[in-house]
Amino acid sequence: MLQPSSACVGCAPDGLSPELRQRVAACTACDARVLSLCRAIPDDHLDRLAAISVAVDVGPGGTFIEEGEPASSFFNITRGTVKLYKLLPDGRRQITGFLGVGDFLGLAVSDSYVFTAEALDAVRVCRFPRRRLNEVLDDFPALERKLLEIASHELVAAQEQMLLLGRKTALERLASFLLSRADRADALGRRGIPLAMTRTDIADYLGLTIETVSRLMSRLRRERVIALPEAHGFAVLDRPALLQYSGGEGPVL
Amino acid sequence: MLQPSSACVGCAPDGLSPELRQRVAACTACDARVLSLCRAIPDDHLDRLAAISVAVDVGPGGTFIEEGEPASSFFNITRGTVKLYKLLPDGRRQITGFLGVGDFLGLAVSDSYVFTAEALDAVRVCRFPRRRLNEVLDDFPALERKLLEIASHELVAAQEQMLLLGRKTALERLASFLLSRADRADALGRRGIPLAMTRTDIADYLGLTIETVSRLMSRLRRERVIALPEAHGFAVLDRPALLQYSGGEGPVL
DNA sequence: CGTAACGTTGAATCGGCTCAATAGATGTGG
DNA sequence: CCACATCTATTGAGCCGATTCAACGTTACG
Repeated sequence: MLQPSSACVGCAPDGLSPELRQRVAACTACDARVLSLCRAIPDDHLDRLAAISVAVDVGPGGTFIEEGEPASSFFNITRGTVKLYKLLPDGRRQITGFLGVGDFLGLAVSDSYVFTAEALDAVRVCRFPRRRLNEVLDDFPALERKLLEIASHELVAAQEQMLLLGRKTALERLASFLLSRADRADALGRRGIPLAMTRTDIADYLGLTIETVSRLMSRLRRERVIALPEAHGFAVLDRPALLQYSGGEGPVL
Repeated sequence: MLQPSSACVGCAPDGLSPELRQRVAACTACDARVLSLCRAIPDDHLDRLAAISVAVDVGPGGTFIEEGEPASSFFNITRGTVKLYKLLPDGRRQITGFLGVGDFLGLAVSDSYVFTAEALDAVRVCRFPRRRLNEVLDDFPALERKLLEIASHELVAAQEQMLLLGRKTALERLASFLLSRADRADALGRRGIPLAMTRTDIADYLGLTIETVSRLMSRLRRERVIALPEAHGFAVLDRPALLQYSGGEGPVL
């Protein structure tokens, strides 16, 4: 937790404190700016967000949201990768998503978080107090629309994942997962595709065991569909085959 | 499809056409009013919504949203029950949710729907053209906030369902499902709990086969955990047992 | 009624899991 | 730099929960 807020919140834009001025600069230069909800706020009002946000660093394995805890903050990821998961009392785990730079977290309805958020690697997040962000939302409807857009996107992804978990075979699940990671990496202009998560994480995301994931990875490598040059990462050798295995793009209409 | 819109959209509230006046009255009296997003709009501006909405009746088995079709409208359910599902090319189906009176549909990000919506029984929906509703949203931020709230709720439910589909056993899935239906019915003040959906629907919702659902229903009846007085419907005899079987309420914190 | 759709029950099969052993990767201190 | 411990990943053998296949009841409805 860095820099607990001590800025003059009610200040006019031209009367910014030095600290706040610095934070606005940080926001302006932020890697996640163009990707995330901050994009929805005009540059000259960025101080409103800067004034209520705090940058927080989280090390690998660190949790910054815990299921059941009071939901006091929203988060925006500006560095690293995060996994979200839910647990059953006996320890069974379901990872509901992996989030990266620009992604937003904390849209809980109740006053408690319904999932845990854990850093996969070195993560930095922007933390917004729930109440304060709501105030900003009142003044910038565009921000609210952006949030709605984000929530809708997540809903679509969640429905796709339900189809995967409920109806796809193990091979189809893994192929779908690898494809989605590959597409994501392509969008970022990569060739070799990094996997920040472990086999256990992949298994808990796909509703499988690590053994099954490992076996199928080996099978796809044996069949020259993918290559596994490094421990954490892969490359797609035969995209059509992967697409075939993935169970396709939904119904042909 | 009833009454294609021919109302004077720009009219002042006091200059309503007879037809629009009638629609506003229908909105005011609507069963879903208190439950749904319309609640977020003040009574004296209800004409804005009434002017752009059209009531549509859908018979059992009728689909009013189809996966892949252009997403031109939002819907609000005012009568009956609806199932949402996604299909794989070979016909495997995953039902992603059941919606009832007051529920809202059509929050698609892309310009195509990503699921199909089918009526389980006699359904009536309020249809809002996407573009027109967005205009109303601009004038009533409270509506937008309501939509965000709805989307957040659905996201929470989707995550819970991912845990169910990815990590729960067949018995746990069925018990969880029956409990959630029971809770929903209790909230509406019922004793015997109706199931508008068939065994096939339940199976496709829980990621199981109809045979497994049927066997487990029989087992729970044999164990006096539930009763099955009618074909479509059940009663909870031993709620603690059902809760036990359901895999519990998440981690004990 | 008759018939078609829905639901139940049984027997056999199989995909993915459990259990177990080994190999590789990563990190630490001598 | 190597020895060692630990964590992660791979591979095999056997098992089990849920599915598949099949037969039979039951319900809804023209």
